[in-house]
Amino acid sequence: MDDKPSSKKRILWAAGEIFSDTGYRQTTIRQISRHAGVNVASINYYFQSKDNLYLETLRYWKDIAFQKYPPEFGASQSDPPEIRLEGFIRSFVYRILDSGIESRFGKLMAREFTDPTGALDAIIEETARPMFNLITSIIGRIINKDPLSDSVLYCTSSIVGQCLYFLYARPMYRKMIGEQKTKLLPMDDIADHICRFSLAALSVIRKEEQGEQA
Amino acid sequence: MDDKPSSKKRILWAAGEIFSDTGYRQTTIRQISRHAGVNVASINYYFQSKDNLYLETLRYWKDIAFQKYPPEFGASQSDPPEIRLEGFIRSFVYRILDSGIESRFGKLMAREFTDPTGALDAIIEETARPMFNLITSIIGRIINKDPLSDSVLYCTSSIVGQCLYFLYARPMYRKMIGEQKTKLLPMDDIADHICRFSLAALSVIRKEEQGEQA
DNA sequence: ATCTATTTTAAACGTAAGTTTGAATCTGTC
DNA sequence: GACAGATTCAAACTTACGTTTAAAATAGAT
Repeated sequence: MDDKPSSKKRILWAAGEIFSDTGYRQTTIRQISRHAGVNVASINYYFQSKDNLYLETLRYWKDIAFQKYPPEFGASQSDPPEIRLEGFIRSFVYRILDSGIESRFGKLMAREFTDPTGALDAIIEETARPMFNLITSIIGRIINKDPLSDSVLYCTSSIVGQCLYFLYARPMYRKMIGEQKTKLLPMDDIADHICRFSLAALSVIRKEEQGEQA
Repeated sequence: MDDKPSSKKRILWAAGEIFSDTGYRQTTIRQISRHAGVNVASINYYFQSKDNLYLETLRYWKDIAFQKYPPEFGASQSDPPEIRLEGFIRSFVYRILDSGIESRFGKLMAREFTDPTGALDAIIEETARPMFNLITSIIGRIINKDPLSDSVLYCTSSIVGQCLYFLYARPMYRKMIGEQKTKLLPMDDIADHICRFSLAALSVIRKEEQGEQA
């Protein structure tokens, strides 16, 4: 009795996999329906439109991602900001690079970054805004500057940019390094590196900026 | 006598603008033909297919980009690696963020990164490979490691990731900061920041790794 | 068992895309 | 000025997509 999941759920799973692999525009609802083992019309029956299916898919997989990888990876407000930054980076990287289903939301959001669908300002706002506020406040603490200052803004971009890049670069990386090294960089090592690289930079910048102010 | 440029050239200009703005898949040849003031069929007449037009467009705009921004922004092999890295970063950033036509190739390549068309392994190879070899050799010098070592690879990703991100993040950035600050971050400041951030990190990493080896 | 509401299905619809066609127009040459 | 080749054009062709339709199948309740 392996109670097959409901059609609606099967669609959400197929959509999660295919949307996150190939992006909103390149996936067709026929692909999804085939993969889910349902009729094409079922998708419109349950989700009205492709747009709406995409939105519901994002909502569905967001919870799964954040359940496994909370915003600061276990750290909390009472920890020193360097530890919190490390938690942020680790969760962010894992949420994108995890080889399991937990990275589906991260991959969807990463695509939304470089190629926005626009159809879902709502969930972007719900998700990206709090992350942005969190990371700027942590970095503000570390370099001792206002979270909205340009310095903090630049450093935020440097750090988030690194995290996303390790996902974006994968196809190119495969081409550059060649097939012999088939194994991908392990995500723990990637997170370690980004933490090390960024904390080194931040500590130098903190000193420099304090020198300026004195 | 304002000698209107040839149809072929007008198509390449329209294609450069529209492809780099909206990407290969989202632009239609009807858009391009309208913008170039030629008939739709002309595009197939001169370029056989959309695929091929895209390829020719990349080739055409590549020269323009590299003419203005050479690989090391004026620096050369005889300069210290820190200066060369700064040159690399500056050219890379300007080639992507320039507000004029010189950024068209950079924008096309940036898209190719996150959403490869695959139709042009050739030009990727021609362009990305030499850049990759250049940047890894420079960073190898700076942290005193083999250009193919993991350490160098990680640092390369960190730096290239930062550069690309300032382009990718623009739509999101606009949403986060809001419309009031309509002015984009100036690309000189961005390049300055990435250099400072990265050189700070690299110098710390160099020390650490040398400590390990001792 | 029958009736009703829900779900599933095959087929068709409408639109937009890349491409092709074949005639019309333009350009240069003898 | 007539011819040949190159270029331009409106229109049609083909394919793929998201969506809709209306009938068939299923499930649940009385």
